[in-house]
Amino acid sequence: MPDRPATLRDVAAAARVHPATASRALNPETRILVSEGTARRVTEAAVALGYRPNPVARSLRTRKSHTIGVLIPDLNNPLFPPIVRGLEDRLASAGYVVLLGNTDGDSGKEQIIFEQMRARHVDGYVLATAHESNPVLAEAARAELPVVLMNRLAPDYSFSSVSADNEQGMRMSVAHLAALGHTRIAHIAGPQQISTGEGRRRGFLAGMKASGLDIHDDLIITASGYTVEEGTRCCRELLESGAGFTAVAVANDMLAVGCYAALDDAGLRCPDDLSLVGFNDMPFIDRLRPPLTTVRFPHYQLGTEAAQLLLERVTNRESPVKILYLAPELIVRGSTAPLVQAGGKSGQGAVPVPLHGTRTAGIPPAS
Amino acid sequence: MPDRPATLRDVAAAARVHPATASRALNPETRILVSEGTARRVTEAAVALGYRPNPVARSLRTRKSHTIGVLIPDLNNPLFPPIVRGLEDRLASAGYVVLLGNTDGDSGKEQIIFEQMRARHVDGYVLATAHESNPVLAEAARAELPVVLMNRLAPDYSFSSVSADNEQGMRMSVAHLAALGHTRIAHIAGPQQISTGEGRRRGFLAGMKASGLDIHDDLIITASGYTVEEGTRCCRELLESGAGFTAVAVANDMLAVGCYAALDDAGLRCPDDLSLVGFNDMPFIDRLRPPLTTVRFPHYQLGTEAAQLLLERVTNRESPVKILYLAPELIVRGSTAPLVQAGGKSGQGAVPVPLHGTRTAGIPPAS
DNA sequence: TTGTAGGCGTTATCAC
DNA sequence: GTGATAACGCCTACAA
Repeated sequence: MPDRPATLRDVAAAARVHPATASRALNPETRILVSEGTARRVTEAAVALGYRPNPVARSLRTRKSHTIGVLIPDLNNPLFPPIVRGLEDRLASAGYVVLLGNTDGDSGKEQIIFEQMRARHVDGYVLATAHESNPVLAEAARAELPVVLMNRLAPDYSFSSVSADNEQGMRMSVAHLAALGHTRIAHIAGPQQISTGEGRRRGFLAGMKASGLDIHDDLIITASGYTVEEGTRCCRELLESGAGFTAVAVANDMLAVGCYAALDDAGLRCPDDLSLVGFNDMPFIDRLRPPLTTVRFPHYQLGTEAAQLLLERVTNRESPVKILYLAPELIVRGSTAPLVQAGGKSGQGAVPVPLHGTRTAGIPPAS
Repeated sequence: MPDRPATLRDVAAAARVHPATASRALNPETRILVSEGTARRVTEAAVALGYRPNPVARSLRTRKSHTIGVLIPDLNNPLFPPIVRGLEDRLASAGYVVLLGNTDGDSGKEQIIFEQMRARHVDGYVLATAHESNPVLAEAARAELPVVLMNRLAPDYSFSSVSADNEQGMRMSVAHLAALGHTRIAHIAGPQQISTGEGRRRGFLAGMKASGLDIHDDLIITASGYTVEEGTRCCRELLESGAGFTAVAVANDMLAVGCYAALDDAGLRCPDDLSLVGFNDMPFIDRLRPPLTTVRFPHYQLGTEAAQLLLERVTNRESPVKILYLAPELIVRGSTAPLVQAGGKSGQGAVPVPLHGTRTAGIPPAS
């Protein structure tokens, strides 16, 4: 066992063949070109020497790095770890490896990372960054790089993408609240420059219409980002506006967490005074009090599917562009309750005893 | 602008020098070898052509990939995202890139990933996997690969490592509870094969001794993993044992979350009936009711420091092995309260009004 | 079926 | 200071 790892030459020498023959014997694609006997001799020699092909040399030769660049805003956002794992698991099974880049929503940073990945010859990209009119997209399109978009569409280009069906998810959220008897339902919308925010808003409007409920513009408020703080602000403004409402369909779990804080401050209780539905079913959201009713978003699967789509494009440039939507699922927990005192069950088991069950949330303006 | 990215030859041709000279001019380390004038000509040509050195070719030649392998158990564990970001941020600033591998605590998987990274010629490893007597460590030591351990020590080998001071953190936890007047303090310990579990247990014992409190063996229970379920089980067993106690120093936030559930089931309230201190200060733990008092663990910094240590080893094989401990910090929130009704403040502001402030938790055995 | 030769893009080591 | 040459390890026309 030499210190230096065995190379193809070593294997060839051991098997008494030319390196080229050894190469063919070891490569599944070309093994048919070589005779049974030598193929076996080479394979055995390779095993004996503990031969590992050098991926760097191979990359240089084949111009493929077996590496995929993944751009996300921030790994600390709890939505992303499962997505990244999905990507890695699926890609690893195909011999690819992930290069992860956090853009922090900074498009300058995004471009730098993109270029660095490009310099490293990544074979394709998964883009989960949410900026519209992205120069990275333009460049990727120009250079015909394999790209899969996550959770966003880029109508101007022809990229494969995989998203959860945001619109449908929010319709489910509204339908659930309507079924509980709520009629005055508010919506805390996500940023409208982000496709998830926009889609969920559309879903809210569609859901209200489908349930035959009136849409009040003053019951829709838009957060500037998916943060706890924005959730608190929006919820507080909604409450202070004096517009009466008994439920809120929130565009995101983080925002919903912020709502909890605002309700605390206002001395209101969920779900007694106000029903709340989130979106994402992020980890530990079921550990809050009350556990949040929310729309589950299949994060891990989003990753595996994105990986699959990308692999298709990477291995065959001519494979068709696909737009994939994954269905969300409503998870009913303790943050939603029927509007009226009597009957009904919140998925939680025990029926909450409303303190002010019939009261409409919202502090009327002093008058 | 040709379709093919500019190569060093192109730059050399444009600058009318030999490729070797162009290489020297462009490499900061060797620029001094080349005359001022040509250096500038080459640089300008490089800029004009948009030249990007090909890292694959460079790797092949220099046998350095500027790539670091990072092995963690599971990215979904909320402790790891900030650590990984710390690693990536620091490494990126030095031109390195992270290859992430999730072992899921499976040492077979760990070894496979390790080998694959090795085949890709990573320049070093950050190992955050917690298995004792790890074959990967043995191999890394044998081959003298640069390695930094996170949150664990390997006494048998000479590796740099960075950890939070688990013992000190748990001493702080106990001291806090003792200061609140608690004397019968239980400990839910982490797995003792993992260095964090063991260190925190030692810290608990040391802390009790330092506060002059008696240690009761039946008030120490060991979880088989850092999971919510194990937390629930341990807490329940503690309660059912009938051993009286008024506070628990828990080895991990996940376990503490499980304790919340067990308390719910038993109809007990935190902190009124039982004070609880966690460990880690994981994201959103401050959003639980009550917000968890816990020992903060500087995750992000753990990542940056590990990266720093590794870079030192990678760039200079002779640099000394360092064992680094980062100090934890106690974050007082609402899950701890003074034992007696009167006075005292839980960092939360409002003094909780104990329902059964003096009652000792634990259901006495029917007798 | 196997061997030959050349090159992927870069840098280390010579010589000039 | 700069140029020439070779080599990192592998793959693939092409020739035999």
